[in-house]
Amino acid sequence: MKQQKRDRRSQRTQRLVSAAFAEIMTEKSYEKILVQDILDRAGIGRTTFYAHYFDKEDVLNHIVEQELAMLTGHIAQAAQGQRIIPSLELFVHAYASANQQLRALICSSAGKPLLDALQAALCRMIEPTLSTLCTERRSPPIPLPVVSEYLAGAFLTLFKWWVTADMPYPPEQMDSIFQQLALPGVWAMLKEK
Amino acid sequence: MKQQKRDRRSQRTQRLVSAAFAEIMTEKSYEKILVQDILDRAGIGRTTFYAHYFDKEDVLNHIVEQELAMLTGHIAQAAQGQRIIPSLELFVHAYASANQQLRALICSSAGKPLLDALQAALCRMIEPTLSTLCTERRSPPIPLPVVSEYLAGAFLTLFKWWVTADMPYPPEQMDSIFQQLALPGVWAMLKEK
DNA sequence: TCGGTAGCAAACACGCTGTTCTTCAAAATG
DNA sequence: CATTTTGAAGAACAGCGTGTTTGCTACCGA
Repeated sequence: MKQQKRDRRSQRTQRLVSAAFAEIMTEKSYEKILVQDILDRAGIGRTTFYAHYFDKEDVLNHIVEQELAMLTGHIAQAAQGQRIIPSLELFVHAYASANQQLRALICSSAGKPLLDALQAALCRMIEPTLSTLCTERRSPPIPLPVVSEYLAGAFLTLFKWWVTADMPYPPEQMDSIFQQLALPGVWAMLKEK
Repeated sequence: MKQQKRDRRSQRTQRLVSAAFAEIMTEKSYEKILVQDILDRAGIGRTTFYAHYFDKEDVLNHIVEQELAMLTGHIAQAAQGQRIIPSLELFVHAYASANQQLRALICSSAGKPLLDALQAALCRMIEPTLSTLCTERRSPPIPLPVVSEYLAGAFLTLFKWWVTADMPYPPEQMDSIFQQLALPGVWAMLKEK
């Protein structure tokens, strides 16, 4: 339904709009962005815009989808099962791409959908791994969904802080910090009985 | 500046508006709430509303301030320095008050200001405690601001999940879970060296 | 050469906002 | 008890942003 408009039209306008939107988002908060701003910046007409998108929110969703796809893409590439959570890959990806778009998205309250989706994606990835680790030693003292939520959230907290603070440390160090802080609790839980 | 209107007018209207707003927020997302909705629900006139508030956002800020004051109030009551973070008090408070307002706020993207403020408040509380614990054993391997950010975020992640999931466990258990998962990493960091 | 496609500009109706003005009732004041 | 003062209601209004419609242009492929 929501895809119809986008899919069967030219790529050009989409690129222009995405670029313009990303640019504007680094300058003012999502709520204050007008459709007119996007038109001006992208250099396209009103009609064209509404031929591709339903409204401003549709553009945001588009961007979020893109960004999420990039992130989960990098997650998938990482050999699974090795570590519980592919934290290093995510830190590295963000560091390498260094796009302001991601930063603006994470800071703004409009980025909540992205962060929520990431959290959910991480949880979906963590829980099975955790589950197999656990059946070997049976009966977890803490419900597994809670543990995955914690792990995903702990990672995202550090990730958010790091991106917001303009990535003051290299990705390797951030990964190491995450491992040191967040994982001992999980190991301890798995060991006891 | 922003306070002028609110402070010098009657309390009655504020109560009506707050109640109406909290009610509506459990029914539709913040973005979709119209001023007219508030007027209808609160049973007040347009003129009266704008005599007290600048706009819809002003109401939201008002509510956020209230909620934040309640939470930080409960934090302050907790004897400080005992534990690094007064997690139990926060779980208990949320459980006892059981207000839908808090839940709606946390779920909606409009609640980001509240969560950010809470995160900041927790950090401000954690860092000094952490700092004293650390000078005794000198030179932390991980920058302390990062550690406080992690701790506050790890707590809030669990808190958010718990509230969103309608508080399926008693506060004591949640506190215990938090202690088991999030703290070992911090102790380990403090011990080494 | 001609249909189809993608675009622009202008104009528009609509919905919501925030303001203004007029009226009214209930307090406060003497 | 009469009279100011105050807070609020209602209606009307201008302003702005949205999303749609219309008419026109340009390009592209058969």
